[in-house]
Amino acid sequence: MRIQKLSLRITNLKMVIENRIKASVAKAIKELYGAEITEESVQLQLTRKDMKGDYTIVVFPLLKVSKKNPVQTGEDLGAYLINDCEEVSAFEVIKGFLNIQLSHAYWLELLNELVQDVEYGKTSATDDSPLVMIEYSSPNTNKPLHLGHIRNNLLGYSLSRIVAANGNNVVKTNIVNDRGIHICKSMLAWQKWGEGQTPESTGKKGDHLVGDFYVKFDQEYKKEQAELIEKGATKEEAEAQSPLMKEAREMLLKWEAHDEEVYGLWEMMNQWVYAGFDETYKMMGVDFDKIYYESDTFKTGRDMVLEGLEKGVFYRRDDNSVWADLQNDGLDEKLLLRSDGTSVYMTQDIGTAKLRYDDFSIDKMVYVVGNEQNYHFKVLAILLDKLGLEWGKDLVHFSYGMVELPEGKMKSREGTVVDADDLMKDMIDTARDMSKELGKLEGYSEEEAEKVFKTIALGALKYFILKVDPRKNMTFDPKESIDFNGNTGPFIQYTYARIQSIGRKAQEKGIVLPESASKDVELTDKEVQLMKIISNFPSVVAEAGKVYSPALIANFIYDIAKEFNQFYHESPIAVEEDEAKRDMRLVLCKNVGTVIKNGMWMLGIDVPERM
RNA sequence: GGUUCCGUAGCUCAGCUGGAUAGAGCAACAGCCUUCUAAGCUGUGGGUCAUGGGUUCGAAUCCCGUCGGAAUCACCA
Repeated sequence: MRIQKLSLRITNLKMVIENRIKASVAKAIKELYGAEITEESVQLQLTRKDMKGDYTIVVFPLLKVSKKNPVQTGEDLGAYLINDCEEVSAFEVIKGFLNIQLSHAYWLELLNELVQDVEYGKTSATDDSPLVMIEYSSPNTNKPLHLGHIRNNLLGYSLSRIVAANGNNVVKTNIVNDRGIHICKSMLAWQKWGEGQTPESTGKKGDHLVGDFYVKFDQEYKKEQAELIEKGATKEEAEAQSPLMKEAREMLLKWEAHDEEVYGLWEMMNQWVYAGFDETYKMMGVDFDKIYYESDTFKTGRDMVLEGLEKGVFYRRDDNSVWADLQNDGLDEKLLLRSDGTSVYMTQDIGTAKLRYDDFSIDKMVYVVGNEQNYHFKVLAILLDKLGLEWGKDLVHFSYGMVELPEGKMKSREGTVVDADDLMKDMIDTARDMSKELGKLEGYSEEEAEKVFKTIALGALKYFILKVDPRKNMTFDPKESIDFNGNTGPFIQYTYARIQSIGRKAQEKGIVLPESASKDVELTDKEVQLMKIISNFPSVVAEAGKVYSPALIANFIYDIAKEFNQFYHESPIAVEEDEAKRDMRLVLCKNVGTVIKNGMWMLGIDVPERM
C-alpha cells in the first residue's frame, strides 16, 4: 500500500514539472502575444539524446499567434520560462525547437525520491482493481511445444506481468485442446505400432513420445495413400477411402461415446503429455492460475449454441447443422454445430468463455493467440455478444505474428519445427560454455553456477523473442545461435550484475551505501541523461500496458543498460574520491538496478547477482 | 477475388499519438583490461525508409494508388 502511494507520488513529480512548464508557456503566450492557448496544446517532449537539453518545446505551432519567426519565438519563450519556472536553468533555440535544461537540484530530488522504492514502476492492485484474465499457451496434446509456442508463452506471461504492474488483478489461464481427430491419430498409431511403449520404458518425455506417434500416423497414412494411388485410385478417392483415417474417425466417435478402452487410452496418453508440458513450462518459467480443458468445455459450448438457437439468435439448416448469420455485421455465415451434432472449434471457445465468466468476475478478457486467427476472434466477439454476454464485444485478441525460419514457415511434417525443449537445452549449453570460457563465477558451487547458466540462457531466448514488436512476424535462424552480446538479454543481465558488483565492492571497502544524494552535486550530462530515462519508466510501463507490448519494456531497458555502461566507463563510482559525488553515483546505480530488475521482471526474465 | 497485416543498412530489429542530421545490435575493420565485471566501451564504413502521388510549416510515421510478401475467408483445430 505504502509502495503504491510512493509510486504515484513519483509519477506526479515528473507530471508536476511537465504541467508547470506547459502552464508557463501558455502564460507566456498570453503575456507576450496576447493570445489564449490551452496547456494541453503545448508540445512538450523529452529532448533527443544527441541534443543539449532535457525537455523540448516545439514552437512551430505557436507561430500563428506569435507572428514572429521560429527562432525569435523560441528566444522569447525561453527568456520567459527561465524567469517564471524555477526548475528551468538554461535554454537554447535550435531551428524551431526550444530546448530547456532543468536544474541539477530538480534531477537530484527526483533521484532521491525514487531510491526508496524497490517496486518503482509497478503499481500494486487492490481488491477493487479490475480483474484481467489472460489466456495463453493453448497447446494441442498431440505434439510437443515448439518455437511458435515459445513466443506465445513468453508473450502471454510477460503481458500478465505488465498488466499486473499497471495495477490490475490478473488470472493466467490456459485452454488445452485435448480432444479431436488429431489426438485420435496419435492414439491409433500407438495402438497399432506402439508395442506398449511408455515414457518410462523409452526414457522419452511424454509429449515427445506422443508426438512421435502422431508423426508415425502421418507417415503410414502417406504410405497407404501412395499404395492406393498406385492401384489406380485418384487422390480424392484415396483420401476418401483411407482405412487409417476411417479408423481414426471411428475412434473419435468411440471417445465421444465414452468407450472404456478408448477413453482409458486417451487419459493415459494425455497424462504423459501433461507431464512433459509441465517440465517445459517449468523450464520456460511460465505458469497458470487456472487451466481449462476442451474436453470439459465443449459440451457447455454446445448447450450455449442450442440455447441461442431457441432464442432465435442462430438457425438450423435442413441438414441439421446450426449456423450464425453474421452478414449484418459485415461477415459471413459461420458454422457452430455440424450436421451430426458435434461441435467445432468455435463452439468450444464459446463454452470456455462461459465457464470462465462463471468462475471469475472478469472485467477484461485477453486472448494471446496468433494472428492467423484474427477472423476467429472477430467472430467470437460478435457471437458472445449475441448470446447476451456483455463482455464479449470487448474481448481483446492479442494477435501476434508468426515465427518463421529463413526458408519460411515451420512445418512439422517436414521436420523443420524448432523444438522448445531442444532449443532451451542448447541455449543452456552455450551459456555454460561461454561462462566457463570467461572464467566467471569462481567460488560458486556447481548448483549455483547451473542456476546462473539457466538464467542467462533463458534471458537470451526470452529477450530475443520479446524485444520485437509482437504484431510482426519474426525470423529465427536455427543455424545461427542466439547472441549473448549486444542488444540481448545477457547484456542487460550483465549490466545488472555489474551494478550489484559495484555495490558489493563498495561495501567491502567499508562504504555505507547512501540513502540519498546531496542536492548540490554537479552532474555530468550522462548522469542527467540516466535520470531522465529513469524518470520515464512509469510512462513506458503505462504505455506497454495500454498497447500490450512487452517490446516497449525490452527496448527501454536496453536503452538504460546501454547508457549505464557508457556512464560506467567514463565515471568512477565507488572509487570516486569526492564523497558527495561518490554517494550520488551509488544512489544512481541503485536506481538503475531497480529499473532493470523491475523491467526484466515484466518480461519474465530473472537477473543474476553475478555472472 | 474480399478482408487484415507487413515492406527501414548485407542480416536481425528500434523509431511513441506527424517534428531536428532515420537509430541499435550482428557481421567487417581499427583501438581500449597492473584501476569499481572486456557478456563491456570507443571509432570507421554501410540508407532513394518498396514505389508514385496527396495532406502540411514539417511525413519512415497520416490518406490514396501501384508493386512485393504473409495470414485468413472450412461440417480442420
